[in-house]
Amino acid sequence: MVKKYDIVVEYIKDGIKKGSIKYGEKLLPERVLAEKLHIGRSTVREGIKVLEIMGLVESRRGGGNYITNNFEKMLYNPITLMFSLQNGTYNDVYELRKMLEESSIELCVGRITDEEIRDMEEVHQRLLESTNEAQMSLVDLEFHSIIAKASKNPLIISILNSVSEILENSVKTSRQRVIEKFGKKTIDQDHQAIVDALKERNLEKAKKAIKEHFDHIEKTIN
Amino acid sequence: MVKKYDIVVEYIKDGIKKGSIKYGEKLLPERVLAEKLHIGRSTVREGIKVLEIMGLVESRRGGGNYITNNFEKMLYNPITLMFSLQNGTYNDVYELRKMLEESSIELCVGRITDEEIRDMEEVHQRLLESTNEAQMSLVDLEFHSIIAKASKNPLIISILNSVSEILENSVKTSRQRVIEKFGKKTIDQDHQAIVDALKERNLEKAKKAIKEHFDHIEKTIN
DNA sequence: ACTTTATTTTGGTCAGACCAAAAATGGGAG
DNA sequence: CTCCCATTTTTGGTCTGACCAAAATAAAGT
Repeated sequence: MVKKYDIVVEYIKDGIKKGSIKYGEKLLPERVLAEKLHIGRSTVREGIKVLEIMGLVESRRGGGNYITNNFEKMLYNPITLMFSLQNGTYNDVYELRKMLEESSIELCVGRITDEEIRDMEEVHQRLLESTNEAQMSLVDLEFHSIIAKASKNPLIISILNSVSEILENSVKTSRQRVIEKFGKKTIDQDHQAIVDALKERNLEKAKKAIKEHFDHIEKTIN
Repeated sequence: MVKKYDIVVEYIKDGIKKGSIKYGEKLLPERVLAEKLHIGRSTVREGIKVLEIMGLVESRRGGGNYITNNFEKMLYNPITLMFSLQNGTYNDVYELRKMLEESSIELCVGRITDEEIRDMEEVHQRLLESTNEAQMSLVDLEFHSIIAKASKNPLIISILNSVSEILENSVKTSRQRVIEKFGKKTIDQDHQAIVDALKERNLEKAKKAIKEHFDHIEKTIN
């Protein structure tokens, strides 16, 4: 059955596609939109709700509805939901992250920019120098986030970011375990190897480096 | 800000987690739910809308709201939306599919059941014997869907299925191109190699087989 | 017992109202 | 004139009650 709120959804999606509605822009007020599209305000709200869930609209009470392109949220919510409903385990998420990261490193080698390499080095440096282990896991995540970004594939970036957020605590403890078992030096060396390989744009070296990194993580689990 | 419809969302999610609400079951009518949760019907509807978008609830006019676990839809919608808004290209989706499939074959080797191998052989046989090329691309998709399923990772299965659906037309034409350039025999041999490798549970062989399959596809693009 | 026809239930949509947060306005102090 | 604060207006959030249409259920007729 054709639902009436699709009028709103299509109206907005079309507007974005055609360029008449730009990201960050304020949408027409619900009451105005209702009149313009010849539908009730509640129907307009349903349509906007759909877009909000998808991460395409942000509602501010009293402030209006705004177009955003929150692609993170777009994938984060469903993945989290699947996870929270016990149909996925931490291991499932970890597997996905590992395979995406191991694969995306291949894309990175050919696509990473000099600036991104500088970013990686800067983050890496912070990891080397810091003593506050509590905050380091977040920086560690940042390191991996740059790898995702360097793949230049928006889908992969979004999925990896969502997955990382779910695994945030898990990453924290696994980093801790690697440090306990192998020492902080091991993680630092792993990261160094990844940076070096990407710097040289050396595919085989990069693949090997990231594989070893994951190996270290997994060895602490068994 | 805490939105009121979260009451409904949490109520349902909790019910599922605790087992008091089972998949396929009918939800309480909106009017009843409103009274029970001490909120207005419109708010109940907003909450149910959220769950519907996520693919957790299915509404039937006059029939009631039902709990489903449509995890496909859960990922398919956002991925499709990202794609349709031009922030993703076909190539992005293809890259994701390729890397997930190449990686998941590694999981398959250790997890595929004898029954799934039989399924693959059966589908493969259909591909061998058929002459109606028009329908073969669908069977081809089915072949790859079994690989995803055999990974036993629900996240990967969902993502791959969503991605396949988006690429459906693309798969059709790429299959056609491979046939034109290399002959149908090549595809059949590729599939045969994959089946054989999985049958032997031979990791290296399986990885090589799937890589070659993708190589053939990509060679028709250049 | 079965089919057909009313009746009831239930989601879909609309309209109007009120609340609360945010934004726009206006007026006064410096 | 500028800046700050109180006031008003705009705008999303929620509630209530109403009506429609599809589906499910009950009733009636054969």
